[in-house]
Amino acid sequence: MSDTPSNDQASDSDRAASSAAYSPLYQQIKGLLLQSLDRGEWKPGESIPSELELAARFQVSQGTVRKAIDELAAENLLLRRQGKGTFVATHQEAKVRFRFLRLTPDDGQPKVTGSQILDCRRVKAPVDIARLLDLRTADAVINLRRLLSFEQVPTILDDIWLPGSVFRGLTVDSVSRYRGPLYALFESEFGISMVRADEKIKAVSAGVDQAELLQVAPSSPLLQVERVSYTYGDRPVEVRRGLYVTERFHYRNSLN
Amino acid sequence: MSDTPSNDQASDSDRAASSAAYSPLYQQIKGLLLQSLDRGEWKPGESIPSELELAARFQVSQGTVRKAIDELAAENLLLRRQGKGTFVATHQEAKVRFRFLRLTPDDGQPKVTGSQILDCRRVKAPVDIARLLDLRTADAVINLRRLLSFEQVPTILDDIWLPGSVFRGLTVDSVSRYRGPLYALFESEFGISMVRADEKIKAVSAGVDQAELLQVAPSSPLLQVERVSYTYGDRPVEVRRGLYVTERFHYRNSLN
DNA sequence: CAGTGGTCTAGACCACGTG
DNA sequence: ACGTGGTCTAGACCACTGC
Repeated sequence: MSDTPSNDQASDSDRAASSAAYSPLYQQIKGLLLQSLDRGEWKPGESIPSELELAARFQVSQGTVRKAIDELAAENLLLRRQGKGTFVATHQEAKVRFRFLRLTPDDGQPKVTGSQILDCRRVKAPVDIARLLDLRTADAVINLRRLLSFEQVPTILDDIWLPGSVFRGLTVDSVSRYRGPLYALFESEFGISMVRADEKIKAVSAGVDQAELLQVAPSSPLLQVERVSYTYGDRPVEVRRGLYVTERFHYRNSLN
Repeated sequence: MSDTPSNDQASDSDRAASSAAYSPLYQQIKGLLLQSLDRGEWKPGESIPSELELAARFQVSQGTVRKAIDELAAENLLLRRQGKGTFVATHQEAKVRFRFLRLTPDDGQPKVTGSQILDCRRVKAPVDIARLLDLRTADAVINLRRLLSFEQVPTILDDIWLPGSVFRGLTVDSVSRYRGPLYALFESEFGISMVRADEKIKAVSAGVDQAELLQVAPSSPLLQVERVSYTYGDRPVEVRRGLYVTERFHYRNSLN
């Protein structure tokens, strides 16, 4: 166990290396916790050790561990529950799901969706996808296409690209059988936790094929959402291009 | 000065009122700070008293004040600067501006924009606007229409609604003369700080008038962004309907 | 150098959940 | 009754800024 951080801030003398790359203790602890999460020491949905246990393990005070956990909780990687413990975030929870699914009905609550897998094949990475996923063009990627419906109404057409090396064994069948959010499947089947995503949004006109699948008139205005999703070390692991029908739905966002 | 919070947690006996509406000390302090911000005791850009001063004023420890400020800083109402102090957030800063202006060029940095005021009139509030702004239909609102350009290219057509009672004296002239973000003007001229906003985004087709103003073909796909902005007490003070040309621009967003 | 926010600790007590 | 996270305090020291 190489767990003890290096600081010696308790000892009074020798405060030689004060400049250079100073990093507070709790940041180092945060880094160690992140490593544990990344390596799967604690799985999504499970609880991590108590603050006192971690403090003992890392040889720091409870307050320092607390501050490290505070930051991870603020980033939604961990979830604190008073009286119960601290838990690894999971896409099984509805809350998390709607952090990543921003399309909502103009009136009422988002209803459960039906998902139809259109296609799932293994191909050589196109240049743009390779660049976004930090791969070489020769590398294999999985291309998944699906149609999401809200109350039987086709609404989202997704074109999803995943690194082939990580998602080995993903097939039309395995995806089709799965009920629930894709990211929950990625978690349980491939050990990949989606933690953060960047989106770029445009308005575009529906092409004929797209219009047919989404059951709208050709050239209808659609929301085009290009997403790059990241897992623990800010490593990109998914590119997703979505077309949203926004006649009775909208993309919600909050500016803080 | 009615500043001292009510808790008595230091005293050992009488812990009678433990249930009901328990609120931690630092939350009460946060509330008091919010009141001071709202009433303009410290203006945008100014520094607030030091943590030790506030601790003395509120009769609590520095740590408790610190936690209250931490939350306000996390919500971007305050800005901490080590060695200098804690400052009230202001829309004068570029950072803040781009928190509220999410349209960016597909390549390169967002360039400074030119703003052309099309119209500014005082009218009775339409029902939908009145509802969103928490007004009665009889109340006066100011309707401001403007066209934003990026490097001479018209890109955003804004239709803005403001409560007339608050923005008394806003005219085409006063707005036209102003250089810089609208929200900075609201701050300095009307004492209104925009703190948070909710947006609903759709894809729509350009109408003929809109197409002409934005110099795109009629029926071109446009991003429609409806925003409700809030000031300190979560009080809505602006409704804004924007049409964005997204041929060479996109709306960026981060999911956490 | 003094003043500000930032880190770290240690200890007490509170609120919540479970047995 | 116990263990969890949550609050509050007091005090020491560090890093940054500006006079």
